[in-house]
Amino acid sequence: MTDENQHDENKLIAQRRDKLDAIREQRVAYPNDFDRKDQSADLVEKFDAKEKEELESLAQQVSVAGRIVRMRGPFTVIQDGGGQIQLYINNKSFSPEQAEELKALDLGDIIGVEGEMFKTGKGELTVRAASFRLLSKSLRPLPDKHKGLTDTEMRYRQRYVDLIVNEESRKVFETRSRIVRCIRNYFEDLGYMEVETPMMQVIPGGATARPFITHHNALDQDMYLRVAPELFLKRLVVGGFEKVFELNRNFRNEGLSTRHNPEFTMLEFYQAYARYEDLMDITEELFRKISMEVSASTEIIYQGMTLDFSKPFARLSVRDSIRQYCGVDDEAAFDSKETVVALANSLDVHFDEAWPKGKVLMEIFDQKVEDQLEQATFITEYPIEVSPLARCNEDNPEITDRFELFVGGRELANGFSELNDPEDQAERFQQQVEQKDSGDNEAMHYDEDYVTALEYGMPPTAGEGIGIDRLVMLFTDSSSIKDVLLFPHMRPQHESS
RNA sequence: GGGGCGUUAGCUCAGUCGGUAGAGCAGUUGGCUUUUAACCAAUUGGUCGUGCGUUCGAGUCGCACACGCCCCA
Repeated sequence: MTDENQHDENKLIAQRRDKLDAIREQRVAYPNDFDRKDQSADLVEKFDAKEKEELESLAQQVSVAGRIVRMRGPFTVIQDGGGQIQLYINNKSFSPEQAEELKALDLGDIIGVEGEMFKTGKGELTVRAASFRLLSKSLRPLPDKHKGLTDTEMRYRQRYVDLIVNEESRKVFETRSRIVRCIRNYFEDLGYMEVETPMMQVIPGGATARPFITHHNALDQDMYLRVAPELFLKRLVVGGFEKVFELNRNFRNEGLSTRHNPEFTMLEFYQAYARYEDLMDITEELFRKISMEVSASTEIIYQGMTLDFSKPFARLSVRDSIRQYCGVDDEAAFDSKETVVALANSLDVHFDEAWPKGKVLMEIFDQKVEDQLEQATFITEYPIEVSPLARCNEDNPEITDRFELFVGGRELANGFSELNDPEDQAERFQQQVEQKDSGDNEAMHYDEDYVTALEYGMPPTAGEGIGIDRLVMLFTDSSSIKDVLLFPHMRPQHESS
């Protein structure tokens, strides 16, 4: 690998390596003693508004450091953590040796500069370099200075390069960080406690999804990467932590797409003595807060759609949403499996005849309604067949006290009043095991300890999960999950031979 | 899993009907030195994703594969 790389190395890299060799002969090539005192963003904030003459009279001494991103004759622009600032480095004001070093600087090098603030004839805030030092030689040329790095594959595989040259990309991840902080603050303000529960589990549970399997050598035991933290968080509610949340990674062994990465981030929160309706209120408020944080408005634009979070979100049952969005007038269409199957056929929905009524109903929703739910909409009254952990509705045993939130045609949240009846839970696990035995590798395992926990008594509780990656996609107007993951999963580029 | 599109210099992209590979930026050399996609002159740089095939001749046509993007399931 190393040998091959050295042979493959192109001329541009070889030239820079020669420059580095020359530096090594004279001094420490990667010094660590430059005292950076100022950052570009602070300097712009403090001095950009000042007039040329005023700034000159201040004779403000600064020391800045960063990566060279532009060179225009004696003008060099460096980029640091918060922005960019122009330097004026005139080779005529340095010794011949230093002038040579200056000439050897390349785009991408990281330098430190000390000097005085001033404004150029064109009014650009600039540091007049009294001294400069190369702090870290860049051996690889940067992408085109105007077009940046546009190749999506390289942007994902070499995110560090993307982040150097594409400001929009940096902004997406800064926004992501702000959203996550906003969520943490919100739940802490509501009196929630943040917790961490196992990611490596002996019995994976909490969602119908295929897990990754790994192995613990010392215990000689297979373990699973979690598909959800749900069952552990509810154990904590049993233990007396009445408001808990976890914001962390889940792992699901399924295909990749613009909406799926094998590892993804999920917020789950549980509150004792709450109902699913309470969670809908909490969720609405959270979306407004995030929207204000990100765009200083309750309105955002996602893929051309203007989404407004200011008004109360629409709340519709699965049935009513199908009636409304598919133009179904006949109430009797939902009465029995036969009528629902007929409805699916009439709407040209593909499904499996063996499925129970509720699953066919949800297939109609998935194929015909979901895409159309642009403005934030809570869908309620989910069939029991597709909700193995949700509390059954007291008035209608076919449905559960559950909702999902859709925004921009996509599912963003799933919440429900929790099933806390241990005997009911045991039966539902048993059904999942039967499905697993008959070949469904997404079905849940039987978690005996979880049933035991419920047997100690879990207070009436409501819980919800929100997919953070999709949420960030929404608020950063990103069409692919890979755009909001710093290091999305990619297939290996080359076959190892 | 199926279909479509893409892969050419470090980056961004052209490449006509099959006839020995082009530009801009970056780089190199020199000039200029309060510029703004800085400018002027000269100049280097290619496994055309990989493999097989058709052909006198393939970046270009065909087949297979790899990776990516989009759509569908």
